[in-house]
Amino acid sequence: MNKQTSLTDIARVANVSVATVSYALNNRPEVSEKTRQRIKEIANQMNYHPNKAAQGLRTHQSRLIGMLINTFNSMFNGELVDDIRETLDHYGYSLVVIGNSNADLIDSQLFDALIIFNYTTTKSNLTALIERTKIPIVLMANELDFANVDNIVIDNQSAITNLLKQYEKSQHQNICFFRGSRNSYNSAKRFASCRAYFEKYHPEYDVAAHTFNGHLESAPTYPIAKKLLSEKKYNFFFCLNDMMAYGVYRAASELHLKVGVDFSITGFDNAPKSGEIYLPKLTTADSQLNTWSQEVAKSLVSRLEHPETPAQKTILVPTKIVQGASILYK
Amino acid sequence: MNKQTSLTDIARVANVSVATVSYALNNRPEVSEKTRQRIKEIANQMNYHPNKAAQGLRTHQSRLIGMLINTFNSMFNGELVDDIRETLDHYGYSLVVIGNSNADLIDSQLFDALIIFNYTTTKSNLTALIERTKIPIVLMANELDFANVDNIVIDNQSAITNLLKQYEKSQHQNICFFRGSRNSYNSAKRFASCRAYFEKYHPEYDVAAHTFNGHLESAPTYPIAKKLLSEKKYNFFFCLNDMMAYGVYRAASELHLKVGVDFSITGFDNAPKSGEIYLPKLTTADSQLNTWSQEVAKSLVSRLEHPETPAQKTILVPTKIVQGASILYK
DNA sequence: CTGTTAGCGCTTTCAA
DNA sequence: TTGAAAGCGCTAACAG
Repeated sequence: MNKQTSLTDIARVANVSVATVSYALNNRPEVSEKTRQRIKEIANQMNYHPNKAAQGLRTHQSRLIGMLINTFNSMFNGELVDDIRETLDHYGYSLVVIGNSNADLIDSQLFDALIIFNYTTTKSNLTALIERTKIPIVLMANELDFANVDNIVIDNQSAITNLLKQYEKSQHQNICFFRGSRNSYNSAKRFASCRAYFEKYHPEYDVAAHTFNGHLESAPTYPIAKKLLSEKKYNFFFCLNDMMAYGVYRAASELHLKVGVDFSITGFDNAPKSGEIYLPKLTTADSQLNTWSQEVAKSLVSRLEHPETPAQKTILVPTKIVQGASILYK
Repeated sequence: MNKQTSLTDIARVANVSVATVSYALNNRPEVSEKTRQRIKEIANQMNYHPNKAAQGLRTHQSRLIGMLINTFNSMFNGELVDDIRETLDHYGYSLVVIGNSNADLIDSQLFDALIIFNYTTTKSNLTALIERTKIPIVLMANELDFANVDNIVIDNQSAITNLLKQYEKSQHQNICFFRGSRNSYNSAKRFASCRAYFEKYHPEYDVAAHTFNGHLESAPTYPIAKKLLSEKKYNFFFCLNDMMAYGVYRAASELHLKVGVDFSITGFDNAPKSGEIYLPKLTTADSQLNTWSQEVAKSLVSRLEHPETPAQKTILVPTKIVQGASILYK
């Protein structure tokens, strides 16, 4: 491993001072155009690349944005991450993704800002992390009230309301709900919205009594759905995410029941490739990825460049109902 | 953003020199046990965390391992990444994942070693990157011959041979192949193995003439499969990955043809959750994730800790055939 | 327009 | 057992 070329090396070769080299390469006005060109040339030839550690140490900023995720398995939506990465890139920041268990990296002052993508975690875990971290943070699946935190989250409530409008329109009466763990922000929000809706419009219907925990996955949902479907107790399956809806689809297929004919079902998320997998197409709520990623990136960048701007607290990302053929309108 | 506590801060409070603090916190023998305890106590109270940039600048190592991936969408196998992360963690290294487009980070001497997970890229791109990087590198889906590079890849050839044994056993005759782009290392390797096999055992069968490009995805495979299935020209669909097999499943379902009854099909990868999605279960080749991640992590760590050890060049990760019910044995 | 120099936070040699 | 000091590569204030 022979050493990388440093500013000093270039200065020596170019017969100028390190300051001049630094000025030249950073496109600063202090240096003449001629010198700049000459130095850039030399730097290129010597295959120079600035040392990020040194830059960071000196300037107290790395232009690195850390994204924290639960597990790499949980990265259900790479497209969203790609979008954020691209936007940040455009503003001169690099996105690096790390697992929850490497959260100590955050304490080592490696990142200028943080995106927390975890959607399953306890509030106290998160709080502890945030309290000792002073850099700008965006939470994408949580709502916490700290001076340095923006919450940019799906507008679960309006989505649920719109989904439930479909339910009303379909004139079903026997609805059941599939939710996930209480530690999932989205699942909790969505469920709360369901309860609030029924509280208001159908107070006689005890939502909790007709709710099952599918753990946000298809596998645990499947056996429950199979039992419920064969009992014919419910004819509307309201799933708080698409994966659980898939578990119901599978149960139905094995029981030779037709989705959208023998019973109705909705999902949430509009999971990528769902169009290919759900037959017939699932009616679900799509979180507008583009809007979401833009908001996240812009929020971080603006707070990085204008530290005086206060955090905007909570921003709700709109959703759109994607009409499938999974509901039977009587 | 009030400043983080530094070694100097601690030294001042503890009334010792920075050197002593550094010794104490790094568990070095130069300092008395009593002082160490006292300093650790203080560091804790002051919520001290070492500055990685400074450490890196001084020691010329970051204990950061970079993983390069195409796009975050392409992260088909988070489990593998999680496994690698965990093993590296155990050895005191942190894994950080970055997108292809941020490859410049690599030049900034941020990482001690590199894992390149891209499975679709041109060789020249990769070569350029590797040639200017002197740190240890592991390629997980490519084979390149450089002093600092280990290739730790799926044993595609033996897997294909085993899969084709199933074909022989099934006594089918009309086989067609679905492959991906030539830029995909795995697809290319697998296809070459198919050709070599037929060259040897069925030289009369023109593999190339019965091969279709499904781009490794189900969507583009689906219409081709639908056409082929309705023409009834082939009764064995040999897919070079599971996603394409899914496209065939879907086409079959729409044509009311039964997988494993009306025709046979195999995949490759044993994609996670495939058990839930493929009905009936797909016969496919499983790359042993555990072995793979262990090999990757260990290779890097050993070369990091014992730089004199030469790279092992190519290591083939064994696969195992997973028997589904997607083949009709006549 | 260019150079000198201090210093970011840390590790490590050398001296005490 | 502890401290003083140099220096990693870079930026930026200041002097010329």
